Amino acid sequence: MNQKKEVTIYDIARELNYSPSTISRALNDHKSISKKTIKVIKKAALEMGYRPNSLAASLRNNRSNTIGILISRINRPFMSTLISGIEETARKAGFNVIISQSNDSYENEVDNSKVLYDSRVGGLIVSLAMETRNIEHFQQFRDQGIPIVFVDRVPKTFSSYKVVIDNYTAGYNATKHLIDQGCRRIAHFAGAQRRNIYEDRKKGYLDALSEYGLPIDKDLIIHAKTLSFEEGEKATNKLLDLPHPPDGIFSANDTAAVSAIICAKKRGINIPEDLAIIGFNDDPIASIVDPPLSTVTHPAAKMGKIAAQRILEHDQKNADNNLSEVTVLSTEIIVRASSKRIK
Amino acid sequence: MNQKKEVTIYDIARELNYSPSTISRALNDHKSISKKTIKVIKKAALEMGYRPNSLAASLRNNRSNTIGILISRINRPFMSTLISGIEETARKAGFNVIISQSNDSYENEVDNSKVLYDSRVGGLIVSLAMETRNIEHFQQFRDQGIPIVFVDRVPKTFSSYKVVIDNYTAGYNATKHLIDQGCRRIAHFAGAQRRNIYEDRKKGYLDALSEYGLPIDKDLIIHAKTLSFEEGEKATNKLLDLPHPPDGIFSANDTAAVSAIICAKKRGINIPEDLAIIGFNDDPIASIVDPPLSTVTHPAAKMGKIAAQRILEHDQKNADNNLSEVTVLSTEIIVRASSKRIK
DNA sequence: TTGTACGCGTTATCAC
DNA sequence: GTGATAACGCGTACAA
Repeated sequence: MNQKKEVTIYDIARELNYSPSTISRALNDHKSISKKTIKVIKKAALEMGYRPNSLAASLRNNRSNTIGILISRINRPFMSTLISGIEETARKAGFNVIISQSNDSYENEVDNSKVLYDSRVGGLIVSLAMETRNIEHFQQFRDQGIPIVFVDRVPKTFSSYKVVIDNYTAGYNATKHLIDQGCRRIAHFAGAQRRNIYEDRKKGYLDALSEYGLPIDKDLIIHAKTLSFEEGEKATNKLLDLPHPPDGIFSANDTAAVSAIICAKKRGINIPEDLAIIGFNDDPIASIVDPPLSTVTHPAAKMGKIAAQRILEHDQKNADNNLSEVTVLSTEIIVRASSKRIK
Repeated sequence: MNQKKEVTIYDIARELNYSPSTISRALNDHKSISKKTIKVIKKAALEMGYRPNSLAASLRNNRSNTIGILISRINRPFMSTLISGIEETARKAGFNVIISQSNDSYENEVDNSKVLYDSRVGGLIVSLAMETRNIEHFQQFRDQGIPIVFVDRVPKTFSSYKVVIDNYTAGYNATKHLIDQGCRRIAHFAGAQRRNIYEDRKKGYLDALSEYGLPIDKDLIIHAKTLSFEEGEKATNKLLDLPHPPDGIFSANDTAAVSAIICAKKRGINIPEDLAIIGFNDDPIASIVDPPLSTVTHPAAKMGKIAAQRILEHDQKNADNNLSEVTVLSTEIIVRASSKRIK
């Protein structure tokens, strides 16, 4: 435990016969310090092995160069890519990124938001837990002028920054694509309707059917809790056991869509001839499964980048914290063999 | 910008006619404060909307409840699961987790290590960048008694905590498995030999061949930089173009192994009859590809949990920071259809 | 251009 | 069981 004593600006001040404030200013490139002095001081700092203490600076400034992330789970392709985008953008600006996962539990989300607040994060990026209804726990950040960016799974009522995709249009287009391929009985794997993303995708699906004069059959709409592989398998079996099974499936995520492909294949169903399938997210598994899965892009890295930028900009704009600024990104359908009937 | 004033222990002290020290002690359940006083103070703190400032506490204590993570990339199945394991364990103990990715660049790794140091992390968890040779940038942490845990991609010489799998045995067993299936010309997709994990896997491969009296053919060993999908494809084509193509491939990761399956299938090769394939990591794509890929487990979540525990324990043990403590986890072969020749 | 002095919010030490 | 005081390292208003 023989820790070397840390070098502070006081040590440099003593060494160079300057005052600590001059050192502080020089290290921060303050305009009132001469270029020459700055050079001398920075050189000495380097030689003496000085390392700034961000903790002290943050305390003093009452804001830290840290972005807190509050998401459901890290180890999902969309989420880890989102985080990656946030981290890259934040780091370039000298910001740290603290992550926390709620595992889709409301309680965890509240607890984690407290810890992040206590760490005095300079901004917060959130994708809501499946369970979350009440969003009062974010008020504390707003009270302190700490910017919040909701990404993907956003609340309907809380005014703040939001970065989303156009889930309605995506759902509409995915369904329309299946219709274009000749599907007439299209099923939908829907996610928890509490979250906007799944609700909007379903709306798009319903409207596309209506628009093309196709009946809406409740038996063909399966609500899944998490759209897991197992749920997808179960749903597929249920659909295929129907007297009139569907000839197309639009799944609100790729995991369930892939399980549908595998499950249907096992039962001897030809894809896409008997059953065309399209997913959502463009996860890596989508292009690996056989036949490759058609899907809808979900620009995770871009969303992460924008979310981080919102927070970085917020300082400069010294913006009003009560306005809602929503960024809507567009998505694209990727047509692969799982739905390509017409060559 | 009308930020509410934050409530501090001074405010509570004034309100209750106690001294700030008593408030501080009460909030930390100090033994010398009566149960009753603690209760009163905590109640008041809650009512007044007090939130502790971890920044101030960390500054004062000269150590923060934060674990820094330094890895190559977040959005890989192994890495995101590793982080998830770290985060869960850390959070239970009240620790935050800061992430930073090097993108396998040495320069980024050095820069990030500095930023994490400046943030006065209480511990560091590292998986080395591909490029990294020199590891001097970790010395600063050791000098300050800050524990470092290297995970998976570890340095050979730096003494500290390490959490790894037995890559040699895994490589040996994977190769032996192919031999058991009747393979006699087994190729190997090897990763960058600078990193222990790939070096050891290759050694296991070589020793298994030798042990079973199989010749080592340099044409069958392909060194890839990143073992990407594209590299795997290229390598597979190269192998299949040989006068005597291999009848088995042991790939040091799943990505390249999956690309081998897809590429070989395209060329009309039967898997596993003509070509048996085994990968490494048990990524989600491994069970999705057709035929499903045999592979070697990589206990990411467990490794993350152990790594975090090492750091959490370190405080209590107030251990010497110069000893090396290596945890080696075992792995298992998962046999799937891509290599199962013998029923 | 540089120095002085104070405070950010907390906790540890010492005293009572 | 509780209070007074200093200190963690830094940044800035004010003074020079």
